[in-house]
Parts: sequence; C-alpha cells; structure tokens
Amino acid sequence: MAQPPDSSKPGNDRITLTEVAGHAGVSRSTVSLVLRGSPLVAAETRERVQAAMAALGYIYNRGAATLRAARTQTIGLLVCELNNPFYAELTAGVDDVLDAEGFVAFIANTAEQPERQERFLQRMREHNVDGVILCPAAGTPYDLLERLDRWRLPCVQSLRFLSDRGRDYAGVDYQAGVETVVDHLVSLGHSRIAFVGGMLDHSAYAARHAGFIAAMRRHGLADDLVLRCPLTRRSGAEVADDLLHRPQAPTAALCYNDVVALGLMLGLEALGLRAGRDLAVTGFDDVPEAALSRPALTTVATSARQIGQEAARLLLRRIADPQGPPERIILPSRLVVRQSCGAPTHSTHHRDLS
Amino acid sequence: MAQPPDSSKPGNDRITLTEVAGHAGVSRSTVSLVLRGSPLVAAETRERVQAAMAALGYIYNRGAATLRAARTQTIGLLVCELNNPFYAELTAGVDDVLDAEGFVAFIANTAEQPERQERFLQRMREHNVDGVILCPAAGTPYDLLERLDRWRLPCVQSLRFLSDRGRDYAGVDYQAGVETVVDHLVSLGHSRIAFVGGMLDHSAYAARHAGFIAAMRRHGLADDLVLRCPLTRRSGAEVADDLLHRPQAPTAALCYNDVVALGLMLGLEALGLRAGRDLAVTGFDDVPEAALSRPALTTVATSARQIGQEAARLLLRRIADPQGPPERIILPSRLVVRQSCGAPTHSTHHRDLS
DNA sequence: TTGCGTATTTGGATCGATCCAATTAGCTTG
DNA sequence: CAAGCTAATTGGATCGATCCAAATACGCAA
Repeated sequence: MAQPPDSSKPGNDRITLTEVAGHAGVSRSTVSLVLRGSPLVAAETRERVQAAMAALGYIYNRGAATLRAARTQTIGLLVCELNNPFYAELTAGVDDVLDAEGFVAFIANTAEQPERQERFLQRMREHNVDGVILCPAAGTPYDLLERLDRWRLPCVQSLRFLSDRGRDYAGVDYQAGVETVVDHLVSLGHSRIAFVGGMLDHSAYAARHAGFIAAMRRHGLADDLVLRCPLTRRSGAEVADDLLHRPQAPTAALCYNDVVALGLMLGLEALGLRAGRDLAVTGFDDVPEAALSRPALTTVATSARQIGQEAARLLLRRIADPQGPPERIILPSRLVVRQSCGAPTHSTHHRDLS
Repeated sequence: MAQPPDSSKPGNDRITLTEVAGHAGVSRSTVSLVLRGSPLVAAETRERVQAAMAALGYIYNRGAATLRAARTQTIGLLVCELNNPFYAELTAGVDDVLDAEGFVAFIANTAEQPERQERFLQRMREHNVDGVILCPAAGTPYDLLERLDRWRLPCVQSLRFLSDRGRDYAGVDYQAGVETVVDHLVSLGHSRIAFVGGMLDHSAYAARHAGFIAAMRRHGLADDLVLRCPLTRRSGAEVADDLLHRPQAPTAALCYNDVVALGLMLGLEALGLRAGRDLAVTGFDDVPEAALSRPALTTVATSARQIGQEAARLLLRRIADPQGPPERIILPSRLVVRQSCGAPTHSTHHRDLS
C-alpha cells in the first residue's frame, strides 16, 4: 500500500543486443550474426557471445527484428468451429509442425462468420504474420483469395476452399469417401439411399454431395433423396421421422458427418426402431464416439491431425518460396464398417477403442 | 520463367503512417494520435486522417508500435492436450473474450511435456506477449511461477495450478463435484465405491481425489479403493476385470473423467456385464458422447467455454493492472444423472441431445 | 616487403511506430 | 491590445533489432 509502483515499469530491465555485445567485447553486428546463426562468425567468438547471452539472460526481441527484416516466424490459423473436436485435432497437427520449425500460430475461431473472419485477417496483417491457414467460413466472399494475393499474404486453404485452382490446399477426398460408402451400401443390397445433413454451402458440402450423385448414377439409382439439415445431433434426430414416413422411404441414410448420424440413430431409437436393422445409417469423420455408440457407427475415417500437419508444411514451403508451384494435398479416407449399416460382423466384443 | 522476381520483394509497398500523414496534410504525430483514439485531435482532422487511411489501404504495423510502446495486444495460450475436446472448448471461450477486446492469442499444445511448455514460453517472451494463460503440464517444475514473476509476465492459471496462493486462477470446483457424485452414489445405497483413473500428478487430480476421500470419510466409508490408470478409453476398459475380481469388489466406480468411464463401460460389456446393473459407473466432464452411450453416462458437467472466458477476462484485468489483488474464479459443476449409475429414470426416450 | 584474397568484424543508417517537450492557433478577459 | 489559457498540432529522439558497405586481420605467394 505504501510501496512506490515505480519499480514496476514494464520492460525497463530487458537486456538488449547492445548489452550482450558489451559483455562479450564485440559489436552489436556480430551478436546479431550469432543470433541468426551466420557462418561468417568465428567459432570462438560465437561461443563467447552465446555465453554472454546466457549470463545476462538475453531474450531475443522478435518485434524489433521484424521491423527491419521481413519475417516474423508467425502464422495465423483460422478455423470455422474450434469447438468441433475435428478442428481441435487439426490445430494440434498444425502446432506439431510449427513447433519443430520455430514458428508459432495465432488461433482464431471464426464460428462460420465471415465478418469475424475478416476482422481476424486484418488483425493478422497488423501483426505481420508470414502467412495463414484458412478453413473459409461459409459465406466467405469470393474475392477474398484475390485480396490475399494483393496483400501478398501467403495462404493455404484447408478442409474447404473457395477455389483451389492454382492455390495451395490440404484436405480430404470427400467425394471418394462418400462414393465408397454408397458402393458399400449398394453391395449390401440397398437401392433407396438418402443423403442426410449439411446446411451451409461450401466446398466440403459440394464434394460430398457430388460423391453421392456420382455413385448413385453409376449404379443407376435415383439420386434425388437429399435432406439438408444443420449439423447437430438434435436435427439428426428430428430428421428420422420425416425420413421414414415418405412414400418411397429409403432403406439407408448416408449422413454428412458422424454427429448427424449419431443423432439420427437416437431419433430411430425414439421411434422404437434400430439402425442397422430398420434403416442402415452411416456417418463421416470417425469421431471417437462413433466406435462407442450402439450400434457402432459405420463411417469414414479422415485423419485430422495429419491434415493439419500437411497444411502447415505447405504454408511453410509457400512462405519460403512465394513463387513456387501451388500444391494440393488430398489425403485418402478410409471406410470403417461397423454395425449401423447392417453389415454382418463377427462379434460385438471386438470393438475398436481409442 | 523469364520474368524478373524483383517485384515480389516482400512488404516493399506497405503504406506507412508518414504516407498517410502526407495524404491527409498533417504530421506523423497527429496520425498516430488518431490511431490511438486520442481525444486531443479535432473531430474534423480525425475524419480527414481516417479518410486518408481508408483511401491508401493503411495497415497498422503493430510490430513497430511495440518497439516503442509497452503492449502488443497479444497473449499466449498453453494447453496440455489440445486434442481433448474439453480444451478445444476452453480455447473457443478464450477467443470469444479476446476478440471483443482486440487481442489475439498464440496457441500451443504442450502435450503434457514440460520441456515443450518451456520452449513455448521462451518463444512467447520473444514475441513480447502481454501475458499467458497456462494449464500447467504435469511435471512442471515448481519454480516456474516465480520465474514468470521475475520475467514480469502476467499469468493466469486455468484448470490446474502449481500454486494458487496469491495468484490468478480460473477453474472448476473439482472437489465439490466429486463429493456430489459420492453423495449421490451413497444415497443409492452404495458403500463400496472405487475411484478410477488419472495417472499424472497435478492439482486437478489432487482436487478430485481429495473430494473422494473427504466424502467417503464423511459417510464413514472406506476410502482406499483407488485405481490409477491413464486417461484413455482402452485403459478404462482394461480396468474392469481387475475391479470386479478383487476380494471386496466395489459396487460403484467413480471415474476420473468421461473418457475413462466410457471405456470402463465397454470393458464391462465385454465381460457380459452392464453398467448401472452390475456396477454403477460415473464420469466427469459431460462430454457430448456421455449422453449418447448406452447406458447413458451419469457425470458432472463443467462449462469449459465459460472457464476459458473467465480466464481471458482475468488475464486482461491483470495486464491492465499488474498490481491489483489476485483473483480466483471457481465455477461450480453440476451433477447430471443418467442411467449408468443405476438410478431410476423415467424413460429412455428423454435423452438430452446437443 | 608488397599485394591480394579470404575470413571476420564493425559502425551508421534504417525499419515504422510512440513519446515528449515545444509550438502554434484560437479565444477570453482584464 | 497584451496577457493568459486551452485546444490542437508538430518535429526530433527513441525503441532494438537488421542491412550493407567498408574496415580490419590474417595468411600466403610474388
């Protein structure tokens, strides 16, 4: 209460490069070279400088460096729904790669709101990030990519894209994944298959829908049973009744993702029905709970963490070489057959655990 | 191939404050004042400057500002397992509050590795963050907090703490939560209750364990049935057999968190047993899948997002006033009774959905 | 000894903002 | 009308690093 708050002036005691230089008996410039690992400086000098840095507790001031140099070793990561475990896993993958390269990421949850996304991008520019990884929010204006170009801000799109022509992208082959599911359902004897879920328009929806259409046509089946609904358990459950009480009720429901599929299964149960017996149900993503539900959910596994890693690698490459050829990395997905599609399985005791 | 790459020099075309000043016909200093919303500048001038900024597409260079001013409007967020949906939700909460205040967060996944945590903290210092939110990795050396003090780096601990004496903290009342569960189990007639799960030592484990001990003693029951195991579904499942084949087998298992509880239920099933009938099982966290399992899991709901918001609010307050009194925010938890503890419930059709 | 190439080190200018003391403009008021 | 006051604006120094051209040291051949 009586102590003067003078001593708390922020940052007044920070060691600078000049002080390190004084302590080591060399010039500022030499210390700077050591800092950046230049081969120009003699081994003996380097050691002396490093000792001085350690002795004084020197902390590199990246902000000061940024003012003169071009790079900040910093990127922005914009995801559309951070609370979705899938994106959390992706973020962890990004972090894996960045950590190894000495980069750090600003995180932002755009919550599917383009204006929030826009605000965050401006903020990233103010902070001078070297680039961004972007999962574009639904409704993102189409000129965003050109604006990023004009800003000279390297960008890797992930999971979704506004346009991937001539641009870096890391994602999953949604279309092939959905086609595999259709093929599997058809092989089990289904011909009336519904595509369920997905409300917002973006490339990830378009790709899955295209996969559905393509596979159904390939098998000569009707491809017009498409029910759009929000990606929540609740709406998945609500769709059950609607689905079964139409003139030509489907015998299988291929859901946009696991969340909707799990909801649909609950909805069936509430009607006294059972997935896999009364209606084949499949999901997409292979979230942990998919293995856990009863019946366990047939779904498509996508490796979120790996996608994050690839996206980060692509961005670092793009930052290092802005002129290089664009790359698209499309990871395969994998069909995981469980009980919800009614396929014969061997034993309920051999469930996969995490 | 033949075009000169000269035009791609990064950042050579960035508009500076001086150029804005020229365009608006005022001095650098005035523009700077406008930028910081100073009341000193006349309304007419302010508008002229703002128009100039808009016309030229000026982007504030926070790095340059940081060099002179104290603040970066930047914080670090260190979580111990980002892939856990709980932490993802927390991160989203932090982002909510920061976004509103114009701050951004660096994210890092320490993956429970103290050395990774340390590396990241150094990096944060280099980037001159105004403060950090820390969920300390298990095994963090106890002097970390004092070092943070010495560095004058404001820190809010969240979910776990090394020490909360005289320090800011935002978390959940784990102890009370566990006690509520014990009370509930006892009210259902259980007296042999096991505490299952948790391998690493940190405050979040200690608090839950203390809650177990306290409540069991209060009821005059034996408190020595404690099984430690990693927090995965698999180890939860593996524990089932061990649990039931001991001399005085428990009739209830209070699990460290939902993941272990869900695993344990699968383990029971593999033995031909059923949670809620052969063994009461409870969890902690109320992750989405808890409502979804069969039987649905009795658990304790903690509001991750809200904790993130509170942690961010605390940190912003601390940054604004480094000398202010420390605050501890302990959010209550809420018992959610479902079927896995064998309590009578009304109908299986009234399941909560997300 | 001189000249020259290579290896190492250095000082001054610079990046783009903020801080601060000083200046100018515009009004009152005695 | 000069003095005094407030409101608004300004230029120079500064933060802590990097860049770059120039200086220095050293070894070796002519």
